[in-house]
Amino acid sequence: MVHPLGRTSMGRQRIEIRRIDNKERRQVTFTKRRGGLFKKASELALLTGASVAVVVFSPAKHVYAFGHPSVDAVLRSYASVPGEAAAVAPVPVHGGSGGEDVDLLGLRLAADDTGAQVAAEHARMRDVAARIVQAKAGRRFWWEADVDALGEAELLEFVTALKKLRDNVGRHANTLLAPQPPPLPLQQKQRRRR
Amino acid sequence: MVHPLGRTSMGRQRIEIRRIDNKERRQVTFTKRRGGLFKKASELALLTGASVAVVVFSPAKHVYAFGHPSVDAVLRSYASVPGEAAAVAPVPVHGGSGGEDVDLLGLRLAADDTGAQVAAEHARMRDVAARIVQAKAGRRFWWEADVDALGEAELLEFVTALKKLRDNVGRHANTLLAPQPPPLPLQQKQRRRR
DNA sequence: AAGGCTATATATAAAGA
DNA sequence: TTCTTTATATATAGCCT
Repeated sequence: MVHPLGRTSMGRQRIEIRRIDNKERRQVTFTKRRGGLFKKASELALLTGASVAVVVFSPAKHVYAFGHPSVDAVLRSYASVPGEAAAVAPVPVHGGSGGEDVDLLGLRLAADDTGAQVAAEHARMRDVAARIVQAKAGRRFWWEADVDALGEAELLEFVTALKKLRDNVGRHANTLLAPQPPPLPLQQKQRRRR
Repeated sequence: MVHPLGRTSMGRQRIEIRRIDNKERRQVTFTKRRGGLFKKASELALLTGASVAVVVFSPAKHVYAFGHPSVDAVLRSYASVPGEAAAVAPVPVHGGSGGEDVDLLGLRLAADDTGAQVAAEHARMRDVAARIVQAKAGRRFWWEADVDALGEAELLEFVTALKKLRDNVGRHANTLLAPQPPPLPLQQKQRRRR
């Protein structure tokens, strides 16, 4: 309804882009802006045909994600990008010594899209052994290999590599997310229109 | 300068949210909106303390990413989220039979953050063997295990699991990104202010 | 914690430099 | 192509319900 006199609202106010102190208002802003972000992501994909993936952890550590054509498809592609793959895998150690207590080793399926030029790619990865060696020496994509083609020996090498990886991960308590398996809200948003 | 008479611009026009046909316009829109999307993501993170990761592949398949505190940190967390991890790993096959030709097996380092309640977590994953079995039977996180603790036997089991994974991936030529190692533009955007 | 509402801050489609 | 300039479409902060 209409208000006979005077402004009925102060309208949108300008705010500083820095942490909102008030907890509830921070939550409200989170919800509103998360929606807006997903909408923008969706529009970008639709308008330009771009692939987009957005992953958000709320202040309460709940997960929200949007992706076109899908979050996983985009992240898989991302993982297969040279520079990025390297960035994700080797995780530099800043602590030091080694792994005394048991830590998880998280592995994640990444690339291998059966695209048109996969055939061409095949050539350069024909020799798995060479690949592993090359990989151990260098940095990226060493973990790519045709497991079937590996013999017991290479297989061991492979596992060794995995262990090494585990060690490298070691301790970097900088991350934000604390593992919370049981009560997981999780909500995959996959589409939005107007 | 000013235009003596009449509108000097038609101003922003309303557009339908569907693929822009004109190639150059599409490119311009992509650039503008990508910037906007990253800015929004940045503000969301700053205002609410949320963790955000945005990965975008341009129509030309160039990669652009934004993340707070970092793309990798967020994606690692994402990978460790039960529901999501499962979604990424098992990739349902729609084709059918098996894997006759060689495909890559992409593995990706994922979780294990040394958070505060890791200790509590430790309990439930004390017995690695049990974990593997349990995993093989069920669906998610079967690939999590302390490699060091595995004996030859379990080790083989582990690899078998990996092969299975490879098979599951099999054929799903739906992805968008065609592998293009050499000429990769890549640009990590990590910050934005105004 | 979710939805409206209003008034305003922002994002951007077009066109020009 | 990439950066301005307009003029207008959208996103949202503060308030209410």
